[in-house]
Amino acid sequence: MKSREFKNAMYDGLARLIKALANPNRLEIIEMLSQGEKSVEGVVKTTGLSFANASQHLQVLKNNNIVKARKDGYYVYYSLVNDDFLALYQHVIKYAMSEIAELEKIMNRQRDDNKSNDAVSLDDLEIMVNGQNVMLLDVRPSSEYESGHITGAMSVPMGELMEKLKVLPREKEIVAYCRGPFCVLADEAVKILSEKGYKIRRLDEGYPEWKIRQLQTN
Amino acid sequence: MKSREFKNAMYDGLARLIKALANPNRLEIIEMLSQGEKSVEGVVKTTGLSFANASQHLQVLKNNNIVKARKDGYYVYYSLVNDDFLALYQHVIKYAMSEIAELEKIMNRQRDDNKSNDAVSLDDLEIMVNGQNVMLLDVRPSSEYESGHITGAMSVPMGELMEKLKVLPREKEIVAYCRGPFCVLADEAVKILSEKGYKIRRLDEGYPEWKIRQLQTN
DNA sequence: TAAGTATTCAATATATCTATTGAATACTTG
DNA sequence: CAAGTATTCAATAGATATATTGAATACTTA
Repeated sequence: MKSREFKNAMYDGLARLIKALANPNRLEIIEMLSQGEKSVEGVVKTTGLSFANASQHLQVLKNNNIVKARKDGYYVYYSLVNDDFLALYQHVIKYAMSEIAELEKIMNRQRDDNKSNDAVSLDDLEIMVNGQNVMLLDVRPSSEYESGHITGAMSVPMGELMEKLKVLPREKEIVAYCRGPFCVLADEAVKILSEKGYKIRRLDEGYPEWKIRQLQTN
Repeated sequence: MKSREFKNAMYDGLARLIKALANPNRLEIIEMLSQGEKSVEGVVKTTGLSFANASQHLQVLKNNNIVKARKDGYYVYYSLVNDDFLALYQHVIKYAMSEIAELEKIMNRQRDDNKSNDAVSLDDLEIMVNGQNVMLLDVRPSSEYESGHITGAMSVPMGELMEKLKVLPREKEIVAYCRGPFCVLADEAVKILSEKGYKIRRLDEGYPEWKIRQLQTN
């Protein structure tokens, strides 16, 4: 194989992988799947895509070894192929958030609107948990909590937040988290609870980031 | 801003960045620029693109904050915007090389052809250099050597390899390196020198990978 | 200031990507 | 085995990306 042929083959292959990521809907799907496996129906519900379209996007991700499929009963369950990919994805997000001014601006506006600007980092959280005086709130749907959550967190899906007010402590600091930096569930929880006088902040990132961090520190 | 609007804005912005990377020619340009700044003419020479096309691709990279431009005399010099991007790029390459079977296959074929399969990792290199019994050969063009090279390396651009045979030691192990895992200059050097009886292997990666490694360990 | 330089622009044809539509498929379950 | 299910397929129109062509631009230098 000539030098140019080799280079072309390598760059073409690499570009094909990156192209599979270069679409906003597929990025959202990846965020969904990083919470645990989901059926096509599950993806459709949270993204608002049509079934055919969601299926097509999942196909693209599967053909590029980013997700894998498993059939059980009526449903086909998709999940990320491994944690190395998740770590890569998070690296991309982190770079984008720190280097693209426009993204930072949009994010800040969102957090201002929800008074959730004073976010807790994963470093902060570790210190706070050691000091015991904190309650961790997982506000994702319970299925996502069940397929994995931050150690010690309590599951209070957004839909059940109002019913469970009594359980929440007024003296402790509460930290709410959800799917990641782009997930707004924690923002909404902060808005609601802080208006009711609770001491609450959101986690800057989400469960998948915590999970990768655990893997990398052990 | 509504939840869906916010998500769309974030994923659109993120996808725009990734799209800028999702093209084989732009990936090759990025590899070029990770050796140091280059004029458009420099990029054209090594990629074989037309001037207009190279300029367009550089424009895309510039508009997405991946490269920056500087004018000096007749020439416009482009370079990567910072080392964080380079680290990200290498993370992507590393993931692709380990997870995409097809890429691994093409790479192995290339290295088999050049008898350069027994490559030295950066870890290996560190150990070998400590033991002193190794000569490091930078086979990139001298301009790239001058804008940065691995500590202790000797510059022998491919074009000058035959003239400088006498300088190379026969008793020491020689390790040749170039631009990165996709660069074939080191493969060619290994082929030529090993046929002449030198003890030579290639570095698995290249100068940019060494550079990022230095930054991260200090 | 005029000639000469590297680079960029603008227009365009072709190729690729995307969402939509309306089936078709592969299962499961009774 | 038939009815019912989630998912996938195939075709298509519209949007976006790409390489090519032939200037135009912004400089430099003599």
